[in-house]
Amino acid sequence: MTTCANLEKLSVKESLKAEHIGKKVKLSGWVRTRRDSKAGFSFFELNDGSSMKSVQVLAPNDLSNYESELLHAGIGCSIEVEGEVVESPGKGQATEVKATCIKVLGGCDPASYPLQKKGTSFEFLRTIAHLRPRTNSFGAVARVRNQICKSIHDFFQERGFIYVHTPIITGSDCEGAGQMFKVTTLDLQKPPLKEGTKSGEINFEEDFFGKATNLTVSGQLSGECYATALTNIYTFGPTFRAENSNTSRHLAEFWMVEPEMSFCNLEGNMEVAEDFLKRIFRDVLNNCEEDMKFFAERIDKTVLERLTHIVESDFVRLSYTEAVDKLLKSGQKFEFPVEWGIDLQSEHERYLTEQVFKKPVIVYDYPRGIKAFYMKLNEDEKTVRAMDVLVPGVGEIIGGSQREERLEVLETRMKESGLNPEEYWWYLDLRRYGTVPHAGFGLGLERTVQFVTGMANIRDVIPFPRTPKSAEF
RNA sequence: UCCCGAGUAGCGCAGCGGUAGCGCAGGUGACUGUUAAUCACUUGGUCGUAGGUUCGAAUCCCACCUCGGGAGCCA
Repeated sequence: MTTCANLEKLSVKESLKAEHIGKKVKLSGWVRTRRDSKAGFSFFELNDGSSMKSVQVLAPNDLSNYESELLHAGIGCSIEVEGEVVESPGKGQATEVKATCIKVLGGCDPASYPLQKKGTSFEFLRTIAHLRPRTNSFGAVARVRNQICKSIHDFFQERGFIYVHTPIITGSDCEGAGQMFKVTTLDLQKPPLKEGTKSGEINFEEDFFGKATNLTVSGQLSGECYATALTNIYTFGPTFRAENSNTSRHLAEFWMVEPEMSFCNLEGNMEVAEDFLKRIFRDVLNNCEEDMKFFAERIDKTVLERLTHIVESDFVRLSYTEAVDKLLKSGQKFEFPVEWGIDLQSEHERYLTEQVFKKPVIVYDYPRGIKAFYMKLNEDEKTVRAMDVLVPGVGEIIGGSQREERLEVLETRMKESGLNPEEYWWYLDLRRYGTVPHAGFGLGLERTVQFVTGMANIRDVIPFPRTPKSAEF
């Protein structure tokens, strides 16, 4: 059993910096590869996730466990290294660590270990989601995702927004955003039935909460409650959609940021949305240089210029009516013909943002018939104060609106949408007591990570994706 | 959910009616301040599952399952 002395601990990221040359340090991590030299030593590539790059550890053959352990420690093994950071005589790195002691903490059988030195497909890596963070790609995605989350909090915190935790389990049977997952503790084999009903309806009064409950599809309605007291708030947490969507842009469980601002109209909403996205992109460019270089080289060549371009340019703003006009006059043939009143299809959105403007586009003032009940009705009574931010490659990344603050109009709109205003008594109270103009939007975290990294499939930007027929890990 | 496409060794793929192949990974050996190291030899597969056609099916037909691309729904 090898034991090492107690030295200052250094991350792999730090050990790569020339300023540490001459220091005696301790490192730990996982072996990426081992290369042996007959000249009397072996090289270990050691990675601990602190950076894309691994550090080269030089293991001389006079280490006591060299023959017995180190020559058998390859990809996947966890090791602890003590040694000196030295200038590297080899090409490809400024520093390396000359080991005085290497302890193998956990072995790894190379014959059965699924990861290889050579690249494997993302499809295969999805089947080993528990091990894929050990690859360069998923390490980079995790670090960039972390930076984006930090920027989200920084942006709002610096502006005095209050972070509000809205519930994950909700009693609203519809929040205006798609199919929901049911939450119940009832016995699914023989659920209690309502008395006197022939059809055998389930009696949710006997359920845990005494009513039917679901996983939230949006924190917006709860967020509005806090915004109409604390002025500016944001929610940031998981949301759930039980839609049978099988695409590279949809998840059943995903994270969403939803700011809500009182005393704010649609223009203010659009300004915040634009500043917000630019802040995230700027932070990633400044703080994740190494990872972004990797994405530019291996995943999507355009990723750096795309982000830089967006940070430096103004978003295009055009009304839905103008957008339809532009599409009609484009001469472009679409699978779905354009006509005022229809919802814009993916192909239309992408044509606008990718072909016409080549930068983010904010489309606003959509027809009332295709948007949610809570969006403020314009004076023309045909359109609502909704806005979508469209970006090249991903399409819709933000959806938001100024909210309807007039009680009567909101009630009418609810009924139009087939909702029962009585069930939303608490939401309507916000309009009964001290109502104010307010607005907000939702940003899908995973789509943002996709856009920033250029990763083609949304299943590869969340650690453990939940999609139809898939929840293994 | 709909329309395409694909499921052959641990991974990436070829074979497309006549007794299963390549590259990488793994193993052994050689060589080397190496860096996706290189060279030689080598282990490994009831060809997604279940039916059918045929003397004979990885190959043709049917169903199902899973995965991928696109669409719808949306973030």
